Amino acid sequence: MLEQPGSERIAAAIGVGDGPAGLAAEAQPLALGLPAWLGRGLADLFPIGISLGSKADSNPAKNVADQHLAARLAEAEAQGRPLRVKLGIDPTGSDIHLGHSILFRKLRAFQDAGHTAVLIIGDFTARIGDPTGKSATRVQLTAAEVEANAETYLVQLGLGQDPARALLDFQTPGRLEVRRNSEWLAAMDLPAVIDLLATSTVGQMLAKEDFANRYGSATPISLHEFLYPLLQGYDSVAIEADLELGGTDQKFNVAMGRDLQRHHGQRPQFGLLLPILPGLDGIQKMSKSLGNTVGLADDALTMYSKLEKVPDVVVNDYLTLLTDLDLAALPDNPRQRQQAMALAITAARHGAAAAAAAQSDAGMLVAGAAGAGAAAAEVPEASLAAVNFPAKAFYLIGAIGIGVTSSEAKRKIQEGGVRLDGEKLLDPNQLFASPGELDGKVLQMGKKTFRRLVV
RNA sequence: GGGUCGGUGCCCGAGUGGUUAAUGGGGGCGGACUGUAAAUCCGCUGGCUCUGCCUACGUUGGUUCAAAUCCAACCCGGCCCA
Repeated sequence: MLEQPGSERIAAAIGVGDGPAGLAAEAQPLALGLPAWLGRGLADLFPIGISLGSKADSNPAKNVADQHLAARLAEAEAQGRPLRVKLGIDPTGSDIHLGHSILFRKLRAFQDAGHTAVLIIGDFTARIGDPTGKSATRVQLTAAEVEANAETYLVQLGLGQDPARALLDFQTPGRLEVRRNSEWLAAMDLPAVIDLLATSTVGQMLAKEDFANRYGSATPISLHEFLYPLLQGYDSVAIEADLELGGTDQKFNVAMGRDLQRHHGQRPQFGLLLPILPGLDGIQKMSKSLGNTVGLADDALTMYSKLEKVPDVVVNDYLTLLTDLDLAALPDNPRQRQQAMALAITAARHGAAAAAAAQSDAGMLVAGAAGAGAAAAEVPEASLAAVNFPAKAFYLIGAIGIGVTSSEAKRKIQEGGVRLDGEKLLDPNQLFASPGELDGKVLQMGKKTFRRLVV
């Protein structure tokens, strides 16, 4: 299931299908005939049928509305029956980051278009662990851990918040269904499990890239991992999904959902896949374990600072997937595009005012303009309460709880990467006699970490 | 279950009794440069209030003045056989 966590509000309503915002739809054959809000950023869509109206597609046994999403949308509208759009998340971590949010944004867009988002908390499947993208068997989580994570996720997604600022709309009646898959999976008995297993073959499983790689490289694959795609697929049966959203890495699992629905006599869902968001390094996918994420919970300054230094190659991806800006209308200057992207994404989560403040603070801090800029900027605070004075510089940095060890702090100081109110610290052993002489000053580690020290 | 090979620091991967936190690569981090980008160059990359002390090579014991390196048992994996 969805592995990346994400952030701001959606505003997805780029208008339906007309206007300049239709760029994505025009650019992608996949999105032919689909409204712009839906087509933007699509990586894959299936089934895509044959082009509308072609002879090859005239098989009367095949309902056009089962082959073309546009037709299905029209059918839904005609019948006044909103589509059930499935998105599953495995509560395996506690932070949602921007990588996840691209899927939630799309889900929100469906909500705003009047459809029903069916958010599946994979509380049961999380305990197996999605083998997708994993080179090793995932550690199984306990029920308690999973439940705690699930609660955290819902809050980050906007539970109890104003839909205008939240990622999902939790308030409008009929627009959201939150389901836990333990609801139907936990009670499954062995005959049912066997029936499920019988729908798939070892060959099919080994066709899945991740399994194939692991099998090929002699990395262990536990049998229970084969159950994952089947269980996730079964979720589609349980909720009678019309469409499932997922990252491109979910194609196998989403396709499995279609197979199982057919097996159970249901109309197979459409699969709508979005790209995997590259992380801050610009190369690997955004993932907590790779430490290249922007968390939904990040404060405005942190978020803006991270985003404005994302490598150029991914700026357009971020713009397309995380904002509703019209790329063609943005300045060509790469630096300006980068900043516009950072500002828009930060604003979506924290509001325009906070984003603007973050932008100006980031500028002041980095301007190298020592004291002046640092003093005025809004920077996250770090408490000196746990520090015993007198304190040597390296110990101090390790003791304020910013995830830096004293040894590391020592090195960074020696490398010239630590500043206090803009002034470079030169001696790791520099002694600070009392909290008083540090209170209110801004500590900088490298280019990205800023903390205002407070007593 | 039998045979066999293997488990090293974030990852990969050297190392087979003795200056050593442990070759090399990747990744990451810091610095210079720049657009707070890319590319490039340089440096760092176990922990600790640190001129020193701890903890580290699957686990636990053992041999030895001395082990990641030798022995034993155990745990976990790959492959072959069943």
